[in-house]
Amino acid sequence: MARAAGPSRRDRNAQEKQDRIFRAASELFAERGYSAVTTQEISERADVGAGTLFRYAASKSELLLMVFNEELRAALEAGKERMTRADNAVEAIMMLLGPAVQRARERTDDSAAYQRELLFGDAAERYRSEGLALVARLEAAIGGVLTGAAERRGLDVDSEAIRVASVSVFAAMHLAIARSSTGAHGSADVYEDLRVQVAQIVEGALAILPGAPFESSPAPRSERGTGEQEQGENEP
Amino acid sequence: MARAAGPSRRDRNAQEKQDRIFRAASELFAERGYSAVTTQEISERADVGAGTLFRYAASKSELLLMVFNEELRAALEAGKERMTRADNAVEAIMMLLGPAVQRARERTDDSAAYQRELLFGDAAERYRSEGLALVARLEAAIGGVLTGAAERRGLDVDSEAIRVASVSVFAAMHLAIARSSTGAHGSADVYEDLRVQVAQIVEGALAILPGAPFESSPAPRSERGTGEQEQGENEP
DNA sequence: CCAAAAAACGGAGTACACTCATAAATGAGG
DNA sequence: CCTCATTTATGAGTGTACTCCGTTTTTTGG
Repeated sequence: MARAAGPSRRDRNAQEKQDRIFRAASELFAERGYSAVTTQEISERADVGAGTLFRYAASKSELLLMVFNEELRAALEAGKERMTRADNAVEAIMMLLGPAVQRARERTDDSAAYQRELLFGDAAERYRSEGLALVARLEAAIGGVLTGAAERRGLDVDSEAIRVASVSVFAAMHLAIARSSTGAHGSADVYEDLRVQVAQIVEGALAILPGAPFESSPAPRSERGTGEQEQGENEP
Repeated sequence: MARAAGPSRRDRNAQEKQDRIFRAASELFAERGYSAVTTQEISERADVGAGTLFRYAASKSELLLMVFNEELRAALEAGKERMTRADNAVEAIMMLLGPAVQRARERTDDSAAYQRELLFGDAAERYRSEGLALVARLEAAIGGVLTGAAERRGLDVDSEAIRVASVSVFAAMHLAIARSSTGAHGSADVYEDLRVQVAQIVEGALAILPGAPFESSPAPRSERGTGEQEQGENEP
């Protein structure tokens, strides 16, 4: 069997193992949950040595990131799809977040673990930065919605303000997912809250944009520079 | 030596050990950082057996929560103090968050770990719920500022909206701390961003309050109920 | 086709958080 | 003061994520 300059045997082997590992991890997490699965089990099901596993993912949590990045990627696509059917900014963002939020409702614990590893895991590991790139794309999409809304209202688009608001929206979603798993706080449907949070952030971002109708009384931005000094020093 | 119905010997012993453990953990975390310290070291410095440690804190992360709860408590007091000197809502909230944010800048990694454990740790463990209670107090304080601002603008105070906005503010702070440790995202001073985020959230919360000047064009809240169905089902 | 070099593999070994069976300490009752 | 019951302390033991180095496989070069 001739091979037309394709990937070498080594590469093919690596790819196969990669696939087996991905499948094994994905299945086991789905069956029993991230925390209840051992790396031994994953390596066994993937039919590789216990040590080999760690040549393909630097840690157990990287395996989770590897698997759930794909989920997030898919959810993001689906969200972008749906988004087009919304008729205002808040709805558009909710549509965008919808599929990801829905996944989180179905697989509470593992989704929370994913959020945890995504934001708190060892930086500079492959799958983590992949995941962060997805988050960046999500935020960019949110930013797009906000930009559109601003333009429709005839406001000057300040990309910084919009970027920052997008981060807030992600932060709210992140916390909603975290809370739904640990029952933190006084409960109250966290996902209903999320809609309100998004509405507030959207409204606030647009209200503050230069050229907004009017910046109601107490100026939200103080005049004195970018203000670094009033955060810190405990000793006078 | 007579003893006037005070705590029993047992209680005193327990209290002493508790103190020694707290001090040992606090010192070691400060010296070398949470992740580099082993529970062995802590139990040795506290002069208790390795097993005893876990009678006073259910896990290593509970030790972190135990120690940093006090930091947060102090920061919160300091923040409430400073807050009174602010002349608008955004400044007040930044003052309130200031000390906690400052601590996070000084001890990036451990603060991030604290946030992680606080939000993602095992629910129903003592120090975690203590920490969550502090967060609730922080959010209540933020809510107080917002209520004041709303009243000063002559708006009807919707406590739900205000509660939810307070959660957003905490979410933004939480993520700012998480990011500053892992260098996630494109960087850009996360704490400068935080000020803008707070301004946007405050403005948005007030803008949406019933009785607000006018709810600019695309209605932030859709009319059709509380909207659960448009988040979910992937299959039609 | 063979030999040497390089890369990938794998399982025994390690470190560390946490548990558990046993021992020590304390308090209550006589 | 002594005995017994109950609570608390302890460190050897356990499970598990991860590492390390000898072995095997693959590639390269002649």
